[in-house]
Amino acid sequence: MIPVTTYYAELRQRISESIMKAAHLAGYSTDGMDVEGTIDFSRSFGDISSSVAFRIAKGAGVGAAEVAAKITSGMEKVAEAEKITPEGGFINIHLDRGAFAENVMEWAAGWKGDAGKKGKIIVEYPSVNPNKPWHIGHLRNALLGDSIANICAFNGGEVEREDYIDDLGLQMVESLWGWLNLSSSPDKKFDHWLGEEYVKVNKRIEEHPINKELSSLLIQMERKDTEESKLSREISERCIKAQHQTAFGYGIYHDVMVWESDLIREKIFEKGMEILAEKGVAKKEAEGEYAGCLIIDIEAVKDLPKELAKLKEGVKVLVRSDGTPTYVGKDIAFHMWKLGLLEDRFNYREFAKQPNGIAVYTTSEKGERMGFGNASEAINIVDARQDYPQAVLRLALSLIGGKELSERVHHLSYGEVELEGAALSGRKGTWKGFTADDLMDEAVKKAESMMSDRNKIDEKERKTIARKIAASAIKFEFLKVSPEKRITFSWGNALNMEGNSGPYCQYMYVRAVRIIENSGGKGGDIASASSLVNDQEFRLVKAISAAGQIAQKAEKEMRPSIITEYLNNLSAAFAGFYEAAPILKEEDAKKREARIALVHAFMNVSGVMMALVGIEPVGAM
RNA sequence: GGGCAUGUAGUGUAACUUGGAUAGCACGGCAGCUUCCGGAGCUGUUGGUUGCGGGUUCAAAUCCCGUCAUGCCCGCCA
Repeated sequence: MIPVTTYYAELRQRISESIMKAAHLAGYSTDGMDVEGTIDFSRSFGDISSSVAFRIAKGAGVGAAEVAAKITSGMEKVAEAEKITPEGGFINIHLDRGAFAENVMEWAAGWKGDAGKKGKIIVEYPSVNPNKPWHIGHLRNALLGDSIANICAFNGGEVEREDYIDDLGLQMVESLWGWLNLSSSPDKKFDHWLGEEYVKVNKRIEEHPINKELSSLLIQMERKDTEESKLSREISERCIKAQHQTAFGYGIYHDVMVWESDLIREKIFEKGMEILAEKGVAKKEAEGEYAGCLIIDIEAVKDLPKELAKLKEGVKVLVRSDGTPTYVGKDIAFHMWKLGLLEDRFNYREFAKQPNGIAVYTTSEKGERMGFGNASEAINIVDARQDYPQAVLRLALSLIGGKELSERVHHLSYGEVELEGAALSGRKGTWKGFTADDLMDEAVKKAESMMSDRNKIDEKERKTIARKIAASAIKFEFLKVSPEKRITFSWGNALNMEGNSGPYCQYMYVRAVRIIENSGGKGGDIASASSLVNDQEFRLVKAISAAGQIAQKAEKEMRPSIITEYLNNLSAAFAGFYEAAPILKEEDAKKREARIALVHAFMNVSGVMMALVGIEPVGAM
């Protein structure tokens, strides 16, 4: 039996049992049918309906209307059902609104999610190279990752938020070359400056190729204990400090940063490759095109996923013939570490104290053992262009430990953010004007200009609120689109603060806060909830009742858009509720108390849901 | 060449995984609503052959086949 954590789920289960009993009594079989899955809110036929009669009818060779009628007449009483009627083959349940409201309110008042019931989950995001500022594409990644981490934690996971720092390879050496050979010095936020230098280097390379220079510099940079490697680490760390200012401004935090150079230095990569070789998953080629390489022979694998079938020569290189690791090789070793297949040999030191009060640690040459990694599951927020290497990664894991192992790694693939058809390119610098910082600046400006002058708040508080509103607008806008869809960026959409938006949800929350404030602190009375029966009250109660399912579904499907969609519906239901009937001015004491309690319930559920997509409620706006 | 993803009112999207009744929401357009708990709001209205063509089914935006369009991926790059 699936654990029932919400009242609405429990109600559906009771309805389902009642239907099944009645079906059996009438001589129908429901074997293998997901009866509960056919039961949900109905828009205009009763309140809750089931289509199970159609399925039963098919097996029994009779009409659905007849089946529905027989089941309906034989159903045991469901406490909250006022009446149950068959209509056109559907079984429609008309709720006793008062009884339903009582149950929902009792549940909603204490809803807090599930603490610590599951294993450790590592969520990796956004893993931006340490030589440029976050642009709006990186931001989408970070927002998805942050939200998924929140959702997993809310549902009981022990979440570790990780950032992978790719400080080796071509990109980094180009930036290092620029540092050593271009004359300009930092005159703005360091990540922005470094990103622009990187663009200059690339322009230069197009005009005067410097391949030889770069490859000898690369060797020095990737060798440990050289001046070049130390300098590159210094530059990277400085860039990350600047990127962190961006992240913190959006309320995005991490627990640990894992550096690629440390993965190599601590021989975690080497150890991983050894294990692959021992298990026969990877082999060193003696001759032919891949002589000297460590490869995975994918052609030999049975049940190959379709997308991997066309791999060149059926081979994936993990270590090149010159002994250097490939990206895929490193990623496989990294995930072996994540899942506890490799000892945690990293040293860690505190990198920064984050504004949320939690320190973010970094792998480091000098430091202490800490015990990161070793998770039961890993969720990777990686864009759709990397579907292929992510599939190779899972394939490699399945070769090591079978399906059970590979299924512990999940890829949340998301579509690119583009600018009217053009891609955002770090190399070409098309990100200029479209950084996460630019976006926040514009959003804060707009939020400030919209703020009411009704509130007596000082300039500092005003700024804080504007930042929260700005962040909420941006987050909601990025998260409300399904991850797999590409986004064509537009300022108008990104700064949306009306209608289906973050600030709309915040605004409804503010209205609720104000009502509670004006109520003189009286808490409302859940015991009066049975009076919540008018259309608007019922609509809000129904919306609230769905919250538990929504939070679970969002995790299962790894889609924060499910939460934003819900928040919009919930907020609209609340808006309709307070527009339609007086709350504090209601004369009937029972109704008044019940409505105040409903406002509380809304605030609890809305507050929880906003937190899951990283939106902070404000007290005024 | 192969693979993956996307295609829904003027615009942006939800529902597709698990088929269910009248395709939901927002923006825009139009018409209203503030002596009353905050108008970033509310109410009404306008606008859809769900890319196209077949098939399966009592029932298709949803599943299957085909097709068109767009984007991405298929390296000893990351």
